[in-house]
Amino acid sequence: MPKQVDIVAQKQAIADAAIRVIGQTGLDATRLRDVAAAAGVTTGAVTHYFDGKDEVLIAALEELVRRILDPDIWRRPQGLSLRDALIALCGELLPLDDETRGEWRVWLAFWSRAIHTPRLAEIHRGYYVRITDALSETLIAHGGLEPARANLIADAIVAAVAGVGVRATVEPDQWPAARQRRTLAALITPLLPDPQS
Amino acid sequence: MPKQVDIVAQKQAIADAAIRVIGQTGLDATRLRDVAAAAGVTTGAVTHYFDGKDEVLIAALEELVRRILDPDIWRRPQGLSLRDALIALCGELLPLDDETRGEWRVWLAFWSRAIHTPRLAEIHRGYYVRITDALSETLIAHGGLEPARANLIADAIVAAVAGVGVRATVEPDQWPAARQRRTLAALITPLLPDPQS
Amino acid sequence: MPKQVDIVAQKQAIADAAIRVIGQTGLDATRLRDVAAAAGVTTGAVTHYFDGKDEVLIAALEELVRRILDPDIWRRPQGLSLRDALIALCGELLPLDDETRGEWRVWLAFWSRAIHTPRLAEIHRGYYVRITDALSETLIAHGGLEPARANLIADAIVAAVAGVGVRATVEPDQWPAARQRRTLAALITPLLPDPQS
Amino acid sequence: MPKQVDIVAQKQAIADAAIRVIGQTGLDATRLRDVAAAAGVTTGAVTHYFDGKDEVLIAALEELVRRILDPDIWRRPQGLSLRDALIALCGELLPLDDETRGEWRVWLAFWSRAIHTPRLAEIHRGYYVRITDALSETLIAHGGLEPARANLIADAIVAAVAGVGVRATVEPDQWPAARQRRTLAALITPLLPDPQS
DNA sequence: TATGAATGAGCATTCATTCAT
DNA sequence: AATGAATGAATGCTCATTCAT
Repeated sequence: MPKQVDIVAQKQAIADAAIRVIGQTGLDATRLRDVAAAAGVTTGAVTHYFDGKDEVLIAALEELVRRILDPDIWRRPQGLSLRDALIALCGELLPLDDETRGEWRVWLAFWSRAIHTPRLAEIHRGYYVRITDALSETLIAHGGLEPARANLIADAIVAAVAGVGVRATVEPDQWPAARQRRTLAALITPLLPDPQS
Repeated sequence: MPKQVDIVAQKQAIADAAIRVIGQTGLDATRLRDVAAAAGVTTGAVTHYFDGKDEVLIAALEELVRRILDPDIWRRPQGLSLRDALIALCGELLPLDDETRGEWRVWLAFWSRAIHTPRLAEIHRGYYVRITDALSETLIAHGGLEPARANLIADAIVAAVAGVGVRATVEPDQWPAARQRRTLAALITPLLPDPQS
Repeated sequence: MPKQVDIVAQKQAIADAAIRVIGQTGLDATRLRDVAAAAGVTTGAVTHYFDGKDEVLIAALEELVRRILDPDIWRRPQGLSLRDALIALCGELLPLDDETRGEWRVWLAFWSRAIHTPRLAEIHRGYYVRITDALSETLIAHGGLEPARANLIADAIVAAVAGVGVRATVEPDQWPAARQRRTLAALITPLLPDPQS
Repeated sequence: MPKQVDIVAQKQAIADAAIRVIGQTGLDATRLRDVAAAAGVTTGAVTHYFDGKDEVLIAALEELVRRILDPDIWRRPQGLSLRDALIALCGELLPLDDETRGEWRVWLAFWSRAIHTPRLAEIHRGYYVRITDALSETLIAHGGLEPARANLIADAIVAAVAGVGVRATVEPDQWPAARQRRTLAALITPLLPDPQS
């Protein structure tokens, strides 16, 4: 009887390892051999589960998206106004600690590759659609905005997070948590309905 | 006497070619021979002017920074309020046409590499310092803002441009010029002093 | 399970091939692909076992030393006086046939490289220390020489072998076996205790 | 009117530079560019005077031979016995100081290349013939040896110098002048007629 | 006569991929 | 299912050589 292996778990373990390695060494310096070592398996095992390097990278990106869309941080905390809830949510997304910084590094790495890799671009697009749609709906439902205005504000919020996140990722020394939060708040606050009124 | 060659011009020609190739194929898919071919020379000539591939990439990034800091677009157009002038300026920076889209692709490519390459990180940092400082000074001088507030607004403006630019670069089909301008304006307008007052 | 391979044997096979190629074409004309071809493998296999060309060359030199220090020729033949035994031993070391000539060619090739490569110099030094020590001990034990005198004679014997070997290697046509033996005997004989006494 | 240049002097200057560079960095690490720089000219000048790298190396070897055959050290000092005169002469040839050590390094470098380069082997051969012939004649004329015996002793002396020189060149730290002289004397003294008798 | 910019063939090296076990 | 030895194509880089000036 062959050894029973949880294929899904193995694939995810390799994807996790890939994210770790990419975050540490960069996407183009990532060797399949290192991913295998980080996952505690051999290169043969990696190519056994994935059809080549590209598939591994795609799996890593999908795993990353899964993490970011983790429902936990998307639940609106009780007792906060919409504006404060959104600022808190966006703050969760910023590269404030080592873990999120690592994920942002991976994210940046995939951006530049997605430009020339349709498959990656598609995953990106799907991710942003989900984010933006969720934001829009919230803004309509709880903020009372018109759909067109909500879409615009959603775009702006996503862009604000991306813009602050990029700078904090490329220059982590210059961008402590406070500066990130302050800058993000300056951008987002005026976009959202005043909770007082 | 040997053939007289303008060394600086040759180096810049190779850097230009490198930018072109990086924009087309991505940074990690860029081969030295392609850069050479794009510059109309051989690989030997490239390594004659630069000590290896890294130096070529550094030169490409520096050339890119030089272009973006080109003084023309930083001159405040006559007859515009500060707010409109800044919005116009930031609009110039966005990837609205093929040329700037190509430059943004290169820019993105360098972001992820700068994370793991100190020399590139240094160039990035220097670039952003100059941008932010110029914005701050303008906001203080023409907008009457206090220094602390000016710095915050400058950070926010730069982040807004980066955020919109990233999305438009990774998903150019989804982000025509109008959507970019609209999103950027939504983010920046509330940050700037009202020209009416 | 993967194919079971005797790693040590493979490394030695490659080192053997390297010695062969160096002897035929010279050290600086030795290309890794030729070594690989001589060993019946591909270049990838060579770099799989050795970290680059330098390591291959070091392994070749070590293998060469191992051969020369092969205990067989160091055993004193029965029934010979010390003087005759040493002359016979030194004769074994000279480039008298094609095989030893090939090894001397490799040995010469490494001399000049050892001058600028500390790792190789170290291997050389270790080899000569062992040779000279073995000779000294023999001269003390079986020849009744004082240690200081024994060391001097050992140095002289090694130098004599080296000197004759070099000429015979560089000008093989001028140095048939008889001339080598005759010259070596002329140098060594007066240094050794007279077996008659 | 074209600039008048002493072609012979220029060629010798380049050959001198080649000897210097080879002694410092080794033969196979010697680049024509470095030779040119050491001679204070450009690479173009080197290839102008010599038809390629091989010619430069040959010129360097010939220059080296010329130096060693420098008549000064071959003149027998007055008041010395033949034995003492030859020991003194051979001592002059050993790598006792930095200058001669550098020349020996070059000499060793050429040995291994001469094995595979007929043109160099020929030069070597010519050099040794001259040395050995000169020694033989001296031994016959001033030592009263028979021609056959004189040839043998000459071979032995040359081999002794080569053997000691090699070891002192490869392991300069282990072979100070005293050890070289002592070993050489041990080898040569018994070969020469006793001046007392 | 002399320059040095440019060439391009040749090298070691890297690494995703394959496959016998 | 998993191994890891072996492959070989592809890359950056070196450097002797060429040649327009």
